[in-house]
Formats: sequence, C-alpha cells, structure tokens
Amino acid sequence: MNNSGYSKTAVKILEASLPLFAARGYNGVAMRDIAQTVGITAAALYNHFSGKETLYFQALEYAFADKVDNLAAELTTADHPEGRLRRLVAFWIDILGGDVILRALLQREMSDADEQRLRLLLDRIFRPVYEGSETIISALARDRVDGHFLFFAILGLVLSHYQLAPIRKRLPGARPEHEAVDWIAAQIAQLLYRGLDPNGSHG
Amino acid sequence: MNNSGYSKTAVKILEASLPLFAARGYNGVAMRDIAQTVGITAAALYNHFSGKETLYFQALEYAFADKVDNLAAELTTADHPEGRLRRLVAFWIDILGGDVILRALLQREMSDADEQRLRLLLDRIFRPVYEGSETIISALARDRVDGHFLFFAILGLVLSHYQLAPIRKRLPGARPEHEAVDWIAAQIAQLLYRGLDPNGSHG
DNA sequence: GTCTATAGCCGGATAGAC
DNA sequence: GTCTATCCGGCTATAGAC
Repeated sequence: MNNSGYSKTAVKILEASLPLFAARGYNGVAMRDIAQTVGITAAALYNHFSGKETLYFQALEYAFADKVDNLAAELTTADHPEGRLRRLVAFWIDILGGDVILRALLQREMSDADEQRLRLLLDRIFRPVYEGSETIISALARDRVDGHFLFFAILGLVLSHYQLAPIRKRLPGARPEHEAVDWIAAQIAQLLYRGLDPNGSHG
Repeated sequence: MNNSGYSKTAVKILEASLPLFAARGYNGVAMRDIAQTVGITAAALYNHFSGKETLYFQALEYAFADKVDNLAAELTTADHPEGRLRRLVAFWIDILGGDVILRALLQREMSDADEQRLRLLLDRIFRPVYEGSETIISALARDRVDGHFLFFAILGLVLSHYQLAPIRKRLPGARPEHEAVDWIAAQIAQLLYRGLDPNGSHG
C-alpha cells in the first residue's frame, strides 16, 4: 500500500499497462500482455482489478493524476502578456510533448468518446487549466478573437504539432530543430502574437 | 463494374465498411459486422477481397480518392494574401469538417502509423496539397515564421478544432456558432493574419 | 496472492453445396 | 456469388490447488 491506495503489485500493473494501452489501444492489448510485462499470469491480474475495463479506467486516472498543479499561480505572475502566452504554450508542450503516453491516451479518448472517461479528462486536466488560464486568455483575446476559441487554438497548435509528426517529418522542409521544445514554443507564440500581416507590428 | 474497377457489391462493401472502421477502428470491426451491414454473410466478403487487411486498405484508398483536385488552381489566382489564406483554411475545413469518416480515419492512421497506410495518406492528400500551397505559404510566412511550420499550423488549427470538439463543447464559453464553418474559417484566418499583439495592425 | 487448467466466446478464414 | 457449416486461434474470465 502507498498513499494512492494501490498495493505495490497494483501499481506495477497500472504502470505496465499504460504504455501498452497508449501504443495499441484498448482492444489491441490483451490481459496476457499486461501480465507478462509485470511478470505474473493473466489470472493473477484479477486479484487486483475486477476486469479489463476497470483496469483500463484506473490506469487512465493514474496517468492523469497531478498533471496540472500550480499552473494557475504560474500564469498570473506579473509579466508582459506575450510572456504569459509563452508560458501557457510551454505548459501544454510540457504536458503533451513530454509524455508520449499521455498524448496517445488523450488522442484515443478523443476519438472513442466514452462519456465516463471524457469526464475524467475534463475534471483532471481541461477544466482546471481552462479556469486557471481564463484571465490571461481573455486579456490576450480581447475583442479580436473569441476567448474560448483562442484557448483551444493554443492547445490545438501544440497537440497537432505532435499528432501530425508522422506526416510532418516526411514532407520537404522538415528539419531536426522542429522537434525541439524551445523552437516549437517560440514559433507558436510568435505566430499567435504577431500574426502574418506584413503591415503588422513586427513587419 | 464501374470506372473505379470495383463491382457493385464491392463498392457496397467498401462504403459499408468505412463508417464502421472510422467509428471503431480496425480491431473494433469484425468481418461479420461489415457483412451484416451489406446484407450478406462474412464468407461472401472473401469473394471480393482477399482478407480483412486488404479490405481495410482498399477502403482507405476509396475514401481518399479525388479529395484534392483543383486545389492548386484555386490557390494561385490573383488575390490579396489574406484572401488566399482564407481559401486554404476553407479547403481544410471542407475536407476535414465535412467528412467525419475521413477525419476519424485520418486520426486513427496518425496514431497507428503503419508505414504503408501512411504513404497512402502522404501521396493522396498531403503532398499534393503541400506542393499546391507552397507559393501562398512562403508568401505568407516570409521571414516571420517557418513555412513548413505554418502549413501544419493551419492544418492543425482546423483539425484540432474538430478533434477536440468533445471537450471543447463541454467547457464554459462554448456556443452554437462555434460549429459553423464560416465562423471557424473567419476566426482562424483572423488569428493567423492579425495576431494577438495589441500594437498590431488591427489594434 | 499466484499458479494451472479450462470454460465460453468471438473473430478470421476455408470448404463445399447450391 | 452466396450460402451453411466448421476449423482454429486468441481472448476474458473463473475454478480450485498450492
């Protein structure tokens, strides 16, 4: 037992199952696979989780725990708006870019759209971040764009950068630095803040 | 037989399988499911396709056929750069927003990342559009952002708008007009062209 | 708490009659 | 070209010994 309420073996099972579910999806992973990774038999899994669905659900919850702490504080410190925008972009890159497993799970949940699992994502990740970044978002959006739209535009730019990587890397113009987090953050912030208009502030 | 080279039944099979694969993925669809939708038995499927993998692959190819014709011509007509940007955004919305099946298949292919199927997507969709929009992209990007990055930023903004819809619609600030293609196109073009800088051209 | 063994089900694919 | 019947393998889950 530890403070998460799971036994040591249960934690090992959860941590073994996450990369598998992320890589191959719910249907693509057999209980035998998870058991083999842990080093026990499939039957023994049922001593810790009542079934495959339960295990999957608890693995999701386990993966998303404590991902969004202290974001709000970081986003409200006095700073130029562009700096705070950059930190919000960096936050998403940190969450989505640094964790292949979380990203794959997120994408899968988006397309499978189970109501219960969706609620987990909302409560654990999106609502906290949305509320924590409301001030900076509305300050940035002003009358120019819709704030709700802007929040998802930032998230979408980060997410799609990673999501489209298999295709992105295969088209001419791809360069190694496109995978560097600092470069990505700078490009996104630059694009969002300055825009493309040649008559704009930076042109 | 028709000009696609498929018999009438084969076409019915392809068109029946696409929504199923889009909704539940390769592993989530049984040959029996497809057969039942068509109104035949699973065994009869093998008169038209040699196996499940072949059927899936041909269904993908069938879905992507003729999606990108005449884009290049449309993007090079004389016009203000902002107008051409808007047309490029509209093109992606037209492809990705208007076809839930294509979008779901695209997303699934992105995360499953089979080399052969990836090549199909590249050759049928992305490379033609990429090459067709090279001129307008580099004219828009100039020295401000990377052109390769900009191409995927535009695509990513459209794609993620639809992809994140399950979460987007559940957060405060969601409104019905956020689903209207004209509104989406206007917001994306506005954001990309003008940017967020209060000292920018639109101030 | 783990094991072996197995029940019960489902999925892909084939054989052969019609 | 479709059918019925069937094979075979893989899967979740359970029973019961240790």
